[in-house]
Amino acid sequence: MGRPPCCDKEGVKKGPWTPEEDIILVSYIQEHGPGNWRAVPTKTGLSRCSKSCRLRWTNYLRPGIKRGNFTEQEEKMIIHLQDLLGNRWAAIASYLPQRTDNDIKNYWNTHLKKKLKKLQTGSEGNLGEGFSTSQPIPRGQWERRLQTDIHMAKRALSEALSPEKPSCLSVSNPSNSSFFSSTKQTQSLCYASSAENIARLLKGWMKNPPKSSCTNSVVTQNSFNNIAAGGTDTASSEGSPKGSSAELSETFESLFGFESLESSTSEFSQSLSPEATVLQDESKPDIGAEMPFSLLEKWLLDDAGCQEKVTCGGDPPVFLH
DNA sequence: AAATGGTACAACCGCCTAGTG
DNA sequence: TCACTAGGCGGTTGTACCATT
Repeated sequence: MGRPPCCDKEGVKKGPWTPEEDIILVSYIQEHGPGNWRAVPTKTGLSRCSKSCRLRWTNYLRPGIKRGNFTEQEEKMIIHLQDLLGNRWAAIASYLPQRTDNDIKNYWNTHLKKKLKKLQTGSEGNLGEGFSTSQPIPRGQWERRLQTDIHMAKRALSEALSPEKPSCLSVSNPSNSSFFSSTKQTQSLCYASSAENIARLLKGWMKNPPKSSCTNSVVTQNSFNNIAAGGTDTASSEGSPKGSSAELSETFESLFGFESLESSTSEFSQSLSPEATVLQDESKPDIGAEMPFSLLEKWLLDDAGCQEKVTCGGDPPVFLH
């Protein structure tokens, strides 16, 4: 017999991920590491398909991911690799460790394809120095370069894995397979990096909060409760805790000591609840550098402990107990 | 200012392969 | 060996945003 089904299609949430969901996912992976995606939705209480969780992690939450603004060098690299490998985006992405296959694919489809088409029809020939489409670099040459790349990557990996040089290679090279098998300290750094990804997302979130954010945060509140209690309850869609997105963002910012978040986020600090303010004071010292998610866990547990106090702008809070 | 069309990107869908019982 | 699933991958879609009319 095979394994049980991945996830029942009913009750699975679709669409954009909320920062709260991201936090839940990252905190879970911080504890258990990536993999066993099938267990993630049940263990976290996320109403997401395991595939969706994996995709979210690999494409957006994983540490070391660079987003937007492809450099000219990256562009050239993608074009040449696409010429060499075809639409094997995962393979291409392996040469651009900071980029995801999805990102590269999107960039190709939206930018580069048109660019190349334009150049081909316009018979201009060049996109810039060393960047020709009408006269692509000979395959042999590229294969040699690829082999050199592989050799360098291997060397970097062996250096990084040697005990004399304990370093969080994974931050600069998330594709490293030893990513989650390193020390706890290393993990902390990695997840701090992951938290930066979330910080960026939160920033965008606060600029453009979706209309459904209240509902989403409700799910999260319950999910947090589940995590704090170590339970496996499924998330409920009832209840409506107030403004948790903003408060959550602020709390998260304070937890990790994000400096990347700009002043736009500071306005939320004034609306912090007493609990959150206390938390902020507690967590300010040496946060971000070490064990940021331990603090998160503490916060989650505290949150579970004081949840009875939570009110929701007139609506009675609903808790899963 | 409103309508329309184009663009960019996040997420989903479906297929394939390797692994498991 | 077979049946079945998880995970990975590439293609496609949905939608928010932006520019133009």
